[in-house]
Amino acid sequence: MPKNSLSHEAEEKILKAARTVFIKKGYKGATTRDIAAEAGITSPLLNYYFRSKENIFSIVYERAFNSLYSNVYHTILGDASLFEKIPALVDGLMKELVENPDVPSFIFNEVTRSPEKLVERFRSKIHLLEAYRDFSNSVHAEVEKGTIRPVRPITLLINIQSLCIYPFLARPLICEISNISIREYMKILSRRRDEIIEMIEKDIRI
Amino acid sequence: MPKNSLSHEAEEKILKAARTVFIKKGYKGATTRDIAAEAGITSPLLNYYFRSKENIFSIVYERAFNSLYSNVYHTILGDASLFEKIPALVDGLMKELVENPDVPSFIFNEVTRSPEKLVERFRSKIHLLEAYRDFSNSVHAEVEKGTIRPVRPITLLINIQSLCIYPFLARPLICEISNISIREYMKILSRRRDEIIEMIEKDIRI
DNA sequence: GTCTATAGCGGGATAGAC
DNA sequence: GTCTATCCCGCTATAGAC
Repeated sequence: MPKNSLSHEAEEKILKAARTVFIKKGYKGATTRDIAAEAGITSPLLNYYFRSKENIFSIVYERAFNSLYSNVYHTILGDASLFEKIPALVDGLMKELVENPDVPSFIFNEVTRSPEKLVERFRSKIHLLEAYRDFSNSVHAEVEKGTIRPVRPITLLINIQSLCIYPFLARPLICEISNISIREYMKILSRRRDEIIEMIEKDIRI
Repeated sequence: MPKNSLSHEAEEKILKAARTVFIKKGYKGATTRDIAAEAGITSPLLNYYFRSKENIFSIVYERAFNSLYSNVYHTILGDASLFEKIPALVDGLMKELVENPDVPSFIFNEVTRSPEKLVERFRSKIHLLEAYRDFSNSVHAEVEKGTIRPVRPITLLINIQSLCIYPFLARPLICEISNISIREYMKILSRRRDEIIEMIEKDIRI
């Protein structure tokens, strides 16, 4: 892979096109010809820069994954109070999701198709485990103080993620079922941040 | 497509195998050879019975969709009280999901890949719109009675679905991040029914 | 009905000219 | 670096024997 800055530009152009196509069609559904066309080049250039479709995919996937997880979950690292961490997490997630509404669907798809790959990827992402541990500690601290009812940290985390991420995963389905335009739907979602925080806190506060 | 009962058995054997393979690999990832092998036959037989891969997929998809939607959403049809409909809906969803944990991922994937097909499918599924309308009415009734705060029915429905369905979509990811075994994770999920109902009601009750 | 053999096409990757 | 031409494999679907 060439390293000077002009090559770098070309690589990024390809990666951007690849991202678009992979997100729309998935790994199997996307062809190298699709990607080349989207980037305005011919397909041998893809191999010149990245050697294989799989290599391009790995980079695109890794970046998408980091945007949704690594860049968001650092908000629950450290020993801040649970009632600071919850709004920070919801905020980070919702901002990311409104900007990239199709990323979760992409990530979840590919994880389901080949979970093995995910396992490898996590070997180098230990800080997600740390984030989970720190979050657990913040939960236990509040339970001991008696400010919240006893609750499994994992359950709380699942609830937050559910309320934030699911509406983006289900967007095509929900819009169709309830006859809501995508525009109107996104408006509902952008108002969701505060509703989710309230709902979560109402659920756990004593 | 032959219609006598022996043929019917053969067709069902193929459809069952196809379901397994399509759910695991998706439409593009699954090959007709995979399906044939899973069914213990050779691939020309698939074409003999169903003429094409696409036809087999349509049937499998339609059934999966109905199991998760049509068979569940009838619980919110009619003019029962909202406080009967919520537990009925959560119950129906969770039972279906525990039995078929991989179905939502399959459905959402394929909807994302080709939303056009969904639109056609819905033309014949008007009762989902009726279900939504009846659910809305039950919500408005409680708001007028003053038993719940004003809430958009669609938001309420999204929250319920989020809390029920997301954990199944995210299972591979969550298990990895939090170092929980699949076994233990499913145990947490099976206890979720009551937690979800409580959380939803706490959120809306005045 | 069920098989073997194969047609026919589409996609990833490479050769080699420029 | 970027292209055209092409190799070659794997997939869906069909032909045709049994």
